[in-house]
Amino acid sequence: MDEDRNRAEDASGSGNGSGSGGKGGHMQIGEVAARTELSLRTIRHYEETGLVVPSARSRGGFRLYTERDVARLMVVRRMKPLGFTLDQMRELLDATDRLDADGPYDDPGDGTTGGRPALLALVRGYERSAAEQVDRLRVQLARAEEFAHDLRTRLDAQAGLAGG
Amino acid sequence: MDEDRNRAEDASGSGNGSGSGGKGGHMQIGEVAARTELSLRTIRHYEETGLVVPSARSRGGFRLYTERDVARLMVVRRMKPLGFTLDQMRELLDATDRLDADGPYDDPGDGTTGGRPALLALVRGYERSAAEQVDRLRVQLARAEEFAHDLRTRLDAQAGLAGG
DNA sequence: AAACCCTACCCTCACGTCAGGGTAGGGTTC
DNA sequence: GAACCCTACCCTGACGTGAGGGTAGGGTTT
Repeated sequence: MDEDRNRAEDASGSGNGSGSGGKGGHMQIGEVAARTELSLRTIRHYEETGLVVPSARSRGGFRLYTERDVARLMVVRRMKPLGFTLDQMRELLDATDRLDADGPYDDPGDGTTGGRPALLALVRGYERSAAEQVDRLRVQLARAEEFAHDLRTRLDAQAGLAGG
Repeated sequence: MDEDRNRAEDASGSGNGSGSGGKGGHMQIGEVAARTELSLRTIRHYEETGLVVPSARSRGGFRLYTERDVARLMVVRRMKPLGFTLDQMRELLDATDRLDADGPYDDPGDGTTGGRPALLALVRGYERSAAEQVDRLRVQLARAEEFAHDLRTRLDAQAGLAGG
């Protein structure tokens, strides 16, 4: 019922002796949530959209995540503030995965996503818009600071009126 | 049809000699959009939620904004990155408006929102969470920069492989 | 008549929240 | 030692929300 109330906070999976199978293999969603600081709902949502799909499921259907999965989630967490959609993140993650996997070898390509040049172009595009978004974030931060400062100043003035 | 396509960019209202009635009085939404860099839809949405209601309407129903309205929109634009809801912004704006309006005089209060002390407490609360949100923004910016940097580094590595 | 505006409505995205049910693993009772 | 229970954790829908975007169809201003 109210289990999702105790979201990432409580769900560290260290309650009883179970430990969900040991860190070496895979962990279940609660531990992942604790480590990534993402909510259970968010992590499940990322699976729904195909962004981060757990490497395995238990017989009972529990999501089982590997360290790689967690790493991917961490990447997503970093990307989030850049304002990409989940679909875009998926595209980018898949592209970099393939680049890393194929490594220095010549990419045979499977016809579905284009070869190395196409992947590189795609990633470069994302790099550009990432840089732009960082700039925008900086502007927003500046505006926010400006606002916070204004607010403080006004409060001080009002306090002065009240105190004097 | 595609009127919202030419959002803030095109709708500067300075095309013909009209100027929508002279800047001294009030301007209509297109000019406001141009000046605030907010979309028409956004400005209308702010009215729907009671956040920034235009001071007047033309006989035909056009929204007419004053400089004060525009100033209020600018404040909203600054607050946006802090992640407040529109309702919260409205509450805060109304509170500061009242504080400014009542100025140094003793506030008689109208019983609906509490007197000066209540208003001040409210604004102080917002100031605190504004400061917190600024911190969060900084964290996000840091993460985003980290990500952008990673991406660049990876791309360089890939380019090296391709070029070598 | 061109440029601008209006309302009303539906759409999107990234989750939050609610409701009901299943699993994992251990303890208790007979 | 089998049946039962307990707690903590997990699951799948389905609906709600916040902040707008977009479109349709029509009115207004100049």
